[in-house]
Amino acid sequence: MKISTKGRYAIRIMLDLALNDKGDFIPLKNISERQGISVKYLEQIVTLLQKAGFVKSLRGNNGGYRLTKTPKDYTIGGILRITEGNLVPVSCLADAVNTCPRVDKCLTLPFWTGLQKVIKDYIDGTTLYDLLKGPDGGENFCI
Amino acid sequence: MKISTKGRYAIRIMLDLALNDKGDFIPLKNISERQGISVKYLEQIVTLLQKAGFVKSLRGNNGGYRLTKTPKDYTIGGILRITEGNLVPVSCLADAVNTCPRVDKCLTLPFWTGLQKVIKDYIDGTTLYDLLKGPDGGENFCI
DNA sequence: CTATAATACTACCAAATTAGTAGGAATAGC
DNA sequence: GCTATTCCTACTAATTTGGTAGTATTATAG
Repeated sequence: MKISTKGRYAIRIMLDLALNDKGDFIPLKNISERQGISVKYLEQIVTLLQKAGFVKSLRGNNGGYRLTKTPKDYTIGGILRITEGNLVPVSCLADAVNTCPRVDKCLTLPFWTGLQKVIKDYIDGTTLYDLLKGPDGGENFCI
Repeated sequence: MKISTKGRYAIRIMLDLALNDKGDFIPLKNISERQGISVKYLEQIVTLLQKAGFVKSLRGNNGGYRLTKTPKDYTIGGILRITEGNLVPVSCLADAVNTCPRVDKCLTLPFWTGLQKVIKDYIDGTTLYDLLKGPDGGENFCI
């Protein structure tokens, strides 16, 4: 019942790209130094973000990565699902429900469905911008 | 971000013990047949429940397991924590927070704290009795 | 046009976790 | 003493996690 490092790092990459956005592309080397994550591992994660259209890349000298949208347009749930897959607490909620023969009389399914909902509501109700602001409302933050 | 089989089975064991409670001890063999889980694996899980004082056991012939409290007195969160450990989404919430040097300026920590809270509120706000009743209010259930 | 700095792609790997199985010892009731 | 049960200690195969490594490709600067 844990979020993996990939998920946590994906959020930090997105935050880093937002905080250091000066209009040009940001190389992984810089993110690596700031975040203390190896370039090679960042590569793996940012590739997923790119395939999802969350960031765009430029190869070669002065290349790097950049957000494709404004921070308010990314939900944390959206970011996490890229690395974590469907964020359901039990797998019978993931695939079509027909896989489990107990469905009709399953006493636990409603509980899991409810758990999934509170998680989904929370993570999809928080945007990258909310995180950037910080808990204090972000009086010394500017984007 | 999944609940393991141990956690799910722990809930089903507790439900089974509640549903089939006739005052005497229920052997794992019966639970195994009803739930389709091997006796050996049930053993492993029910031992944890017993060490937590959630069930009591009797060895030997006519032995088995029994709940120690009424279903309303078990929260699902309490049951899950026995097999899953602390149910926190990221480990920095588990140990004393001092382990992470980024705490002060960590932009993601408030998000994780909030996620932990919605999960905790939900799982600790649901009891075994709520599951027994079922989603329809349990008109044909009697305990 | 060449050197350099970056992404892109493919492969590999060690450690931890998950989901069990196996065998035998202890014990309670008949 | 027989039987049905819990109790205890190992063991293990498969999967997931958390990375590392090497090479190819590409864009820019000079």
